Amino acid sequence: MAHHNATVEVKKGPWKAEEDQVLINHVKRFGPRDWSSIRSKGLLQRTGKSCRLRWVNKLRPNLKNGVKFSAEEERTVIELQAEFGNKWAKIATYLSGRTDNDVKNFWSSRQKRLARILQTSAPSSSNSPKNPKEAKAPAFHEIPSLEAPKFSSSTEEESGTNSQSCSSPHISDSMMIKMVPLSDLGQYPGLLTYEHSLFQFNYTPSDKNTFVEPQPHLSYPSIPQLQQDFALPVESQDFISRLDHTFLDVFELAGGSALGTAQLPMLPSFLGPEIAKNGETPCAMTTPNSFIDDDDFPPIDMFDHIEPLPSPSEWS
DNA sequence: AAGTACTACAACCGCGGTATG
DNA sequence: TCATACCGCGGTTGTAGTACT
Repeated sequence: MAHHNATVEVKKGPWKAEEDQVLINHVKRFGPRDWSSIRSKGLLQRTGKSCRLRWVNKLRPNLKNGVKFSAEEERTVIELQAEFGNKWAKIATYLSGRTDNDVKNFWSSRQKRLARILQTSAPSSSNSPKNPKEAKAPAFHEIPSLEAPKFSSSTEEESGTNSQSCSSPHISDSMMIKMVPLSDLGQYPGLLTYEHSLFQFNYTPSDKNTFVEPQPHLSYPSIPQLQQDFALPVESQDFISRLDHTFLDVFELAGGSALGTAQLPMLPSFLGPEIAKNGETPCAMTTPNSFIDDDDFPPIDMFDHIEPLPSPSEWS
């Protein structure tokens, strides 16, 4: 084992095109291995570690460099993160052209955005809004963890909070957030979308111990099915209303002052009343600008091939 | 137009696992 | 078997570009 180059200065920072070329040539000759030999041979002043990282994250063929995560990729990440936790390398194997760093950065950005939204939705004691729409009710005591629900263990997944037996006191006063496909919007009265990723908020007032029956949602043939539920406190109605304004810009608050006491008006206004009535899938829709700002967001039927999950009664 | 805030992403660091002498 | 080097992963940081005020 080597030995070496303690005296040779190690170069750090952004890579130059010449360095990239040296690295590419090395990989062409020897394959993506022996990273440390690049430095020991004096080809580059980079550590083997740095060389490997550069290759894996930027120089490797077929990378989707500069391409934003599609809605489908986003959903895949969300589901896999819920299953595997922060196993970015593992998650990346499900996404062609994406590296663990890509996935990690994407998730991190997403979490920060969520955190910001939740934070701004939390009431600040001093600056209470004049607008009744913003006048939130009860204190937002408990901002839900931005960590994905820890459903990584099957036992946990199968028990309690995640099943349709929603009698758990932990969540009985909460909203359930569930991923649903965009094309299923019309089937969900009281639906709140989170851009291309859709969360279904089933709000249950605290005087009830019943939950809105969970709706069927996504199925990934190659990915173990997951439930994306996590609990939000009832106080999160404010969060919802803020989400409405700051995040989606597409919902309207019905009833205005009812916030905090009554059912949340979560049906996106652009869906129109007919959809709420007959449950038709909307076929034309503006793209909310939040999570993914793609102008070329995939068509609305992009999820059509996805089979719905078994009905809640079939959940184990 | 300038300053500030935010976002995306490239790269580094530390740690644990593995390979090898 | 042990010590050391390497490799890969996840967490974190730095920064350039963009949006907002």
